[in-house]
Amino acid sequence: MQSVDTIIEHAERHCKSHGARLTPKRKQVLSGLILSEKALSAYELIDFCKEKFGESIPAMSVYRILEFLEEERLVHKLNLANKYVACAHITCSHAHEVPQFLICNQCNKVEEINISKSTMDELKENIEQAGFHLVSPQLEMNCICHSCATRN
Amino acid sequence: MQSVDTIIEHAERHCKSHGARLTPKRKQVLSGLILSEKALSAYELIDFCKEKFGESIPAMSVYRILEFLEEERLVHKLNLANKYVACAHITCSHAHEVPQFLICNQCNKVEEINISKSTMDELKENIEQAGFHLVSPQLEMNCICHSCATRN
DNA sequence: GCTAAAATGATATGTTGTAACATATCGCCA
DNA sequence: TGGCGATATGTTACAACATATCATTTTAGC
Repeated sequence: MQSVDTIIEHAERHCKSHGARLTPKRKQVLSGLILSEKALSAYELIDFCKEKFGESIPAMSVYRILEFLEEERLVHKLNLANKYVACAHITCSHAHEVPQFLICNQCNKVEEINISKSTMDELKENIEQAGFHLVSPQLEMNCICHSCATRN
Repeated sequence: MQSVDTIIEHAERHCKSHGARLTPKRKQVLSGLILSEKALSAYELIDFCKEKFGESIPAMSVYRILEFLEEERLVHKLNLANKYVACAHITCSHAHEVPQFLICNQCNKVEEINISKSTMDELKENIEQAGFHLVSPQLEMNCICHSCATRN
């Protein structure tokens, strides 16, 4: 696990490279999400930041900041859970395949893995046959992680 | 497209076969969802039933009824959209594969198709390798349907 | 018909997210 | 360097989705 500072530094360089600004608030929100090491709802993230940094950010601001971070591909929104998670690949520079998110129902830990091209091609073929076209090529699956599964 | 009555009749037989009751309210909610031919939120379903049957069902009841219908596998909840849709296979009796839902972002039309076992096995293998275990083997994908795609 | 269980109703509230408008901050260039 | 437009953040109100809790009605079985 890399340090938060390293990740933030990468994120800042990434933003600067095309004229976007990773302001202090935005850094704080992103740091919170990285530190939490799991998926948080916007309101959980507010509480986490309040506790961790002692500063209360209004809900509206958090939503706006999350939107910015999503556009910068530093954060992903998990629509299944209505939660947000830091991108697992902020410090890599390579282009990514279709992301697949495994969300633990119990502890909200998230694993971000990649679907192989062949599997994705099969899915896409199914979809086109049904007369639909894929818009958001992101898969989210309800799972239980190993540690939660063995704990119970 | 089969008639609603036929589908409801199947649903009723299915419930009776193991002692569950498809009450008039439950029939009404299921009928509404079938008639609408698309995914509806609980509140949209309330409005639809009010308009179609002239009877207003409280939100709480609709949620309870939807929960019952889900347990009976007559209705699916689409977590991506926070909407509910009638199962496309109420009148078939065969066991079903993993359902895959294609949701049109624009008109909320839903196509329920099946993932082939081989594709699903590939996904499951990825998941187990990441130390997670699949809980809800249902895939939901954000799509756009053919008619919405050509309309614009 | 009586009773326990199941279903439904009513009310309040929790949770997620956005609209609309006000204020503050930043970056540029005259 | 100071003012102006653009960007970012704050504030308030509210919409949409969902559940908790307790009251009432309906049903099935004796």
